[in-house]
Amino acid sequence: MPFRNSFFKSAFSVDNVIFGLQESKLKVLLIKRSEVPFINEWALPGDLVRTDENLRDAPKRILREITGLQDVYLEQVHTFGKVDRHPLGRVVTVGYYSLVNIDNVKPRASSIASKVKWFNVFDLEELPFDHFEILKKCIKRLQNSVREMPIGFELLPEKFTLSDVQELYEAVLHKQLDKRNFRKKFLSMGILVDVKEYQTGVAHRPAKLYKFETSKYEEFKAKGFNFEV
Amino acid sequence: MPFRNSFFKSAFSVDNVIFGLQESKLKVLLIKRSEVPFINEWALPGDLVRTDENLRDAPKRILREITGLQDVYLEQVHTFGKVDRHPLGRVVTVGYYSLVNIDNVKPRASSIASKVKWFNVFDLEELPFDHFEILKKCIKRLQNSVREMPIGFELLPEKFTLSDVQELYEAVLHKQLDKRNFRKKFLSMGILVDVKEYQTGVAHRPAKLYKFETSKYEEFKAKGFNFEV
DNA sequence: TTTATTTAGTGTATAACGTACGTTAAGTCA
DNA sequence: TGACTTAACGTACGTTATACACTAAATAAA
Repeated sequence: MPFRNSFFKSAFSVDNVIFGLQESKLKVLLIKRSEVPFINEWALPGDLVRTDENLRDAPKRILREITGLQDVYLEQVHTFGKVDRHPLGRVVTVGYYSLVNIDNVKPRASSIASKVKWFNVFDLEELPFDHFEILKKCIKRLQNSVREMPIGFELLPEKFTLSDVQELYEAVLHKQLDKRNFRKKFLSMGILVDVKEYQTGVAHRPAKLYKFETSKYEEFKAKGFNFEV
Repeated sequence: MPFRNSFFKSAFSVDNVIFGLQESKLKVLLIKRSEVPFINEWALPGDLVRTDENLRDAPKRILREITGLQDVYLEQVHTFGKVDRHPLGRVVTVGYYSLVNIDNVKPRASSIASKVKWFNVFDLEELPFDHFEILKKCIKRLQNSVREMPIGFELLPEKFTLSDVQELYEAVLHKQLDKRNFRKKFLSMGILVDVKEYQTGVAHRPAKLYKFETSKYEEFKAKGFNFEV
């Protein structure tokens, strides 16, 4: 029962926007809250930061608890600190987003959530607390990030087609892209390696499979890039 | 005497990187600390957030206290929360930066600072706490921001020359820019108005003075832009 | 009054990049 | 074998980025 008033001299928490990709749609993992306030409502997974815990370790702990994953992409986005943002007292919260490969996630109940479930990001219209605002900031940040560096591959399987990458970008940016221009621009970065394999079992011409060339990828991450699409 | 241990169940603070422009150099306003720890050292101005104070109001309060300014450009950058970042206990701090016109600032002593002084941003090499890291993040954010939207004019007087703007960009980005290309690109945005006046009292051909067209400026701010220089 | 000094202000040619767009190839399924 | 589905590919055009050097207008000094 962490929501005693005594906690609220000046408590801080983290909230975690966990993005995934499924059926060419950008998804976010929400939890069904098992505590007041907003008990039984779908909300962002979050928790108070422990006094002996580095801030950045808090979202990692939450990720591990509800997805079983470690070492995923994690980025701090913004800190929300209106006096009245939490109905039970003063809680400043730090918003993070993560990118996970949805196939690796076995969503599971935990101390902070009775259920967890993937939702279409662009279908959501409201969330408890200021979680919708947090979500919007995280979407915007993710959209800016994919234009500036080759992140987002965390959302894909190890081997993927160029169409998978384009669908990823279309899902994140929430708009259609031109196929030839996308492929031209993306391949010219040189961060993909043709693994000389092809899709199987598809009812059409099979696509080439690619994987990342990690070294180039890190190089790009370090110096950034400009990928306007 | 705010640094009693009892504060450190989970205290949060803000630290403020206040940028200014002087003699074509990007400056940051530091305070001489009047309290332990690091008493008498130059550090970022910051303070604990009050329990009845919206997070964003804390850096505004600090700005007002040490510069007398209100309504200046203010942007949240990053939150720093390593367990051991503050030697006296657990303090999570939120880093903000502001842009101020240095001529309007009358730096003054206050409860949090015995002295305040402008320093060359790119000459600093270390600061107490993790303040140097906070400063670096704020510089990077400012540099990204001037490439994406026409901010930074807060650092200039009301009427200014195109060379002033270029010097501003050179100071922020810390590199030389091509004069003709800069002017061409900047003017083509259409956010400047020729006020039909000229510099006076300069020992060379006097430059045209400009001011901002606020409406266009807001339009750009809203939709963002791409100003690679 | 002339000359030196300083900064303002301007244009063009070339390369790089973004954009728009239609057809053939290689599989599966009925 | 014909219908269907998605993969793969190239070009012409317009826009933007880049590199670069001289004349103009003021003051200061001789």
